[in-house]
Amino acid sequence: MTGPPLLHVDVDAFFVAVERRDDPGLSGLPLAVVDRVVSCASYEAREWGVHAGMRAADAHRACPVLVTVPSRSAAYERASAELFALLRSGAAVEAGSMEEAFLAVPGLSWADAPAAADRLRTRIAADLGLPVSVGVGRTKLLAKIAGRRAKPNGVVVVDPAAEDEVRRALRIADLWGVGPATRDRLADADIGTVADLAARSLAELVEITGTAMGRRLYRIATGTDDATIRPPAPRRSYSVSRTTPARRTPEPYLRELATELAARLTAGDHVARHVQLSLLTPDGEPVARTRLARHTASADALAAAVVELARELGRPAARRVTIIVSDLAPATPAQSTLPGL
DNA sequence: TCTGGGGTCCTAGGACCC
DNA sequence: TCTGGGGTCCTAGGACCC
Repeated sequence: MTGPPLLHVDVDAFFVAVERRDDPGLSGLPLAVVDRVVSCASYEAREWGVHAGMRAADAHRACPVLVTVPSRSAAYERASAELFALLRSGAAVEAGSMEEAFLAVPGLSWADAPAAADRLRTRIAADLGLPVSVGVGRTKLLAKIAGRRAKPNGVVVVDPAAEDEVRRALRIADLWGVGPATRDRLADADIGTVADLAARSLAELVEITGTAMGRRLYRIATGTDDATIRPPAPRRSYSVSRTTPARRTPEPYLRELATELAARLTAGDHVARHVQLSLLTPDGEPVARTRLARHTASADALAAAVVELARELGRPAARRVTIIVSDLAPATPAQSTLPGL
């Protein structure tokens, strides 16, 4: 009972690809898109050790010939919209991120999958000018792992006949959704690969990693992990997060951030009821306080709530400030017009 | 491992209700 | 008032992703 092939499409070095499409003079150069740190490095730059998250100064030190351009989020949003419009024209699509998607192509057979994946790759390059890699597998995990192996600019298929062997050989560190904390717990139990996982019972995995994670790992081990393409989920929150140079949380600064969030809420036609203020103390300790109130997108109301939360926390010095608004509702709810009224 | 910024989801404990 | 059990909601914090 082999399921149909799923495709995983991922743009290679997405921000860099968009910059090069808009300015071909940047092609072939070691290039980095820089926000406050490196947010995307070209493959040429990666060979010098430049990677996402690196401070710009460190990146230049690692690669003296590095070319940097500032981040242009609006351009990436547009490119993402173009990509998804193309993908949705021929498949059921689940977004993984703005540059990455899982696809189920109606009627696609395993025999045809490699050629179809390559045609898709070629078409995205021709129509959108974006280099992508495509992975094919029976589950989302397998398709994603195939896609990673296809980078850059290639196609890799995990054939169902070879699937068990591929899966069992996967290291825990390769698994999507398993980070350092879970990896350490598993390592303590002498579990380093999927084959090791498969030697354990569901109860043991739940004992080691908790209910939800244990169940996920068990499904991966038994090849019964997620193969469903889901419709887009509605947004659940907006957040703004800023490292504070002064290591303080003065009220005007909090009001500024709240105003920024309010503008985004309004642009998204949302109101929020839940406000959370999180601070990272100079020691790196996270502290948070939340408040439930009436739905709002008002900058004044959000600012007042955030300032009040900071007061409750005792206005500690902070290395980093994060404000999250959630519990969203539409700003302009559809009128429930009752017949006859 | 952290660096930065924007997200999602899970867990554990307490409050409260039946 | 306490005993027991179960459910839901809320809060703080953890883990993970790109």
